[in-house]
Amino acid sequence: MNEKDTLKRFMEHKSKHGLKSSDKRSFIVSYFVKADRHFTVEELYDEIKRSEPAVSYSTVYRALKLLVQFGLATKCTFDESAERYEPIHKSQHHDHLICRKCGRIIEFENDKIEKLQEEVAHKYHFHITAHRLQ
Amino acid sequence: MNEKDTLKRFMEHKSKHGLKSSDKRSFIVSYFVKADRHFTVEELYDEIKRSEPAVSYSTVYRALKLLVQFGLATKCTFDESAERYEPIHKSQHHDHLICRKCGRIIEFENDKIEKLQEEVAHKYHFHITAHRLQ
DNA sequence: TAATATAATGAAAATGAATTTCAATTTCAT
DNA sequence: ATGAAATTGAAATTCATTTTCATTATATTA
Repeated sequence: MNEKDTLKRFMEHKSKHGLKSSDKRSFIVSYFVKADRHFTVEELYDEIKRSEPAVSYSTVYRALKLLVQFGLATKCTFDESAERYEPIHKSQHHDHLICRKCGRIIEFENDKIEKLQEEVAHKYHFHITAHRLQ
Repeated sequence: MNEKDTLKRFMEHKSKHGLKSSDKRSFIVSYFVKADRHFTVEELYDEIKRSEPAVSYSTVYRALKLLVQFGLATKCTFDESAERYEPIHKSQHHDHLICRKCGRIIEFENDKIEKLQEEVAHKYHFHITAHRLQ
């Protein structure tokens, strides 16, 4: 999984849902997908605005919402003050360390933890469809 | 840690902050702390309302906010649709399994996962002050 | 006990993020 | 080129949460 794949999958979903192309949306989506960051809507809007001034908040919201609907981005509630979004390319499973002082976000993967999670889920007859470890 | 301890700690924080007593707040706090559930504000309000009709939404909000401030309750974002609150008695550390179909919430503890979390944190020079595994 | 100060309360207003509306514009299959 | 349908921006709306403010309750002190 990489940026290209994610963009390709966006296009596929787009056609499947009968959506039309749009320069603004494309710009937003590719900017978001390419950036290696966890954006708030506002941050993304502000950055987009610099190179593509004629873009509205609504459109940024709509683009992010589509990405989430298509399973190409996830919404992360790191702290109650701000919802952030991250593209899902790179890896299917990763967890986050969030610094309370500076807000820095580290992504990590740990197979042992994953495995233990599965064991716990199995013990309670759950099937994991999504998880979050912060 | 049990309900009694949590209530006692609430009283301590109350005095420390120069707050006065209030029947309504006491009722809300003890109802919340005694119940073995993850409440939304609305659910808590509705239940309280049955036995204590002269209680307003604001007061329920304010009571929950104090509990969180005092470290006696935590806000859990299980799914984006509803914020839930849980009292922290019982155990310091526990994680959640949330059923996507029926909303049932299972609490579990797993020492091995805790330990692995610590190891990951240490590796990145983080000190864990709070964590969430869902 | 009365007076005083300050916290708690409820109802209504305010806030703020997210969503929706709607008229105008753009896309795209024909 | 035409027309149906999607996209857009700006403004309006929604909805949970917070704040305001006048009133009431609590607690300390005279």
